[in-house]
Amino acid sequence: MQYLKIMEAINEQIDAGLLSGGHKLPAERKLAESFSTTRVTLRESLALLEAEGKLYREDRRGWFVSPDPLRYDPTYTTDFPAMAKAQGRTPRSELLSAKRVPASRRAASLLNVKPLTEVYRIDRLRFLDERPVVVVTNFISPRHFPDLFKHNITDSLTSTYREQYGVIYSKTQFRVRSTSLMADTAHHLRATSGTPAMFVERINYDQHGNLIDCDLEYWRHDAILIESTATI
Amino acid sequence: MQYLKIMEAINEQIDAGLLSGGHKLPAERKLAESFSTTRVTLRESLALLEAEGKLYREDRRGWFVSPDPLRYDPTYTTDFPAMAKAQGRTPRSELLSAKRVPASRRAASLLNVKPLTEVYRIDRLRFLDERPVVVVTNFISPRHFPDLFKHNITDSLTSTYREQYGVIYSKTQFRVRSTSLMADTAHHLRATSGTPAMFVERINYDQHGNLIDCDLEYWRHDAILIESTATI
DNA sequence: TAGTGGTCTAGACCACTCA
DNA sequence: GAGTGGTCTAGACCACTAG
Repeated sequence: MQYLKIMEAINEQIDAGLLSGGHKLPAERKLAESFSTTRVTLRESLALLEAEGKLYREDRRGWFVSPDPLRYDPTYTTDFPAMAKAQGRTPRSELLSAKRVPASRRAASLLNVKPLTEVYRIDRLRFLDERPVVVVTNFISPRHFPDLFKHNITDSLTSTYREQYGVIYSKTQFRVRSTSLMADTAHHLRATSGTPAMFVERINYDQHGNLIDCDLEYWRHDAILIESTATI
Repeated sequence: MQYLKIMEAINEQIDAGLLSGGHKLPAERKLAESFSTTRVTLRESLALLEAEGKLYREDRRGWFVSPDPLRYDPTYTTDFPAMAKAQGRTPRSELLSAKRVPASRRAASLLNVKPLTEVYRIDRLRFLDERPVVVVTNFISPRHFPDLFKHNITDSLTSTYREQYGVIYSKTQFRVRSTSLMADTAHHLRATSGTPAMFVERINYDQHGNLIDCDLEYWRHDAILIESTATI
């Protein structure tokens, strides 16, 4: 189990702080040579460190040391930009697409509307310190938000809801599942298909108990730490 | 990207219900042959399905189709046996060890005591339908639970706390992180080092606000779906 | 354009599981 | 004891990134 030894060796260097967040590792062929092994075995070690959340990979760009994860409280509705800044990180968001679509089966079930009802669909890509970390899809009931696309929908829907429509989140249902990235989602995150991911699904209600919208979030799994407190 | 095609082919069979939870796949060499490829490539596909949570592996035993995950509400303090039964599953717990130990740095920090303070440490392995799914370590402040080991500490600490000591959970802090299994933990779960895992850490308080204990849980990542509702 | 990571081949040996 | 999965070797070609 040579790959475990290699893994430990790299791990030690990370823990010792010799390699810090965002640092790029040497080329695979060079690492393989310096550990006297083949690329296949070396990649096994790297994949393990990726699974553990110590390293991440950018497609065809190489291996990097993972920065500290963002602490994320799904019960708390601070928006992404605020949350990131509060933790000393630099957030950025890109709008991938915003359109009105007939609700897919999944979206209809989450929003509790009939399939094919027209809903807003917003896709965004969010960055932490210029690293893409999450792809977010929102399905939104248009009934509560006429002309939503006339406002800022890129940075924080939470803020737009509040400032433009007087709608405030008051209840949220969430699910968290471990999975992997595929196709487009992987590509936006500069990842290859199969990269480990955290999937977070939320359904949000306003102060009157109305179902407002839902999020489907695919996070690079090393970039997020779910953290919350519950009083029973 | 042959491995994606193989992945889809297997995926379809699972979704079509041809292969259901717990079903064992044919030998790797046979699968490789039937897809006209080598074991290395075939294993790449299987690993992807593992990352996605569709398949799991038991060390040297082969590949299996993942059963539905257990829905787990970290804010709700139903004990494991009750939660499993409520979802139509058969739970079982094994005591791996129970001892008094000087608190490790991590344990001391979680329990908010001085390092090396003596605490209880209980390690357990829990099964769903005879599949090992989670290794749980509890660190417990002995102050609140004299002679704890005289009672049932295998099945449900929650019940023992309540019935023997009148202690009821009233607040819980939790963290969820995606990681991988290593060494002993992997072995107990019949997994190899590096298998994807969900790590759940909880700190629990009683009805008077006293810090009671903490859990460190390593779940097979396909066996758990975190699910909760929060009112803000 | 040079070098990199992504993918794939065709083997091999070993320790272990299971019948 | 046969067959399995776990690990490893020593290559190869390609599409892409980075300079």
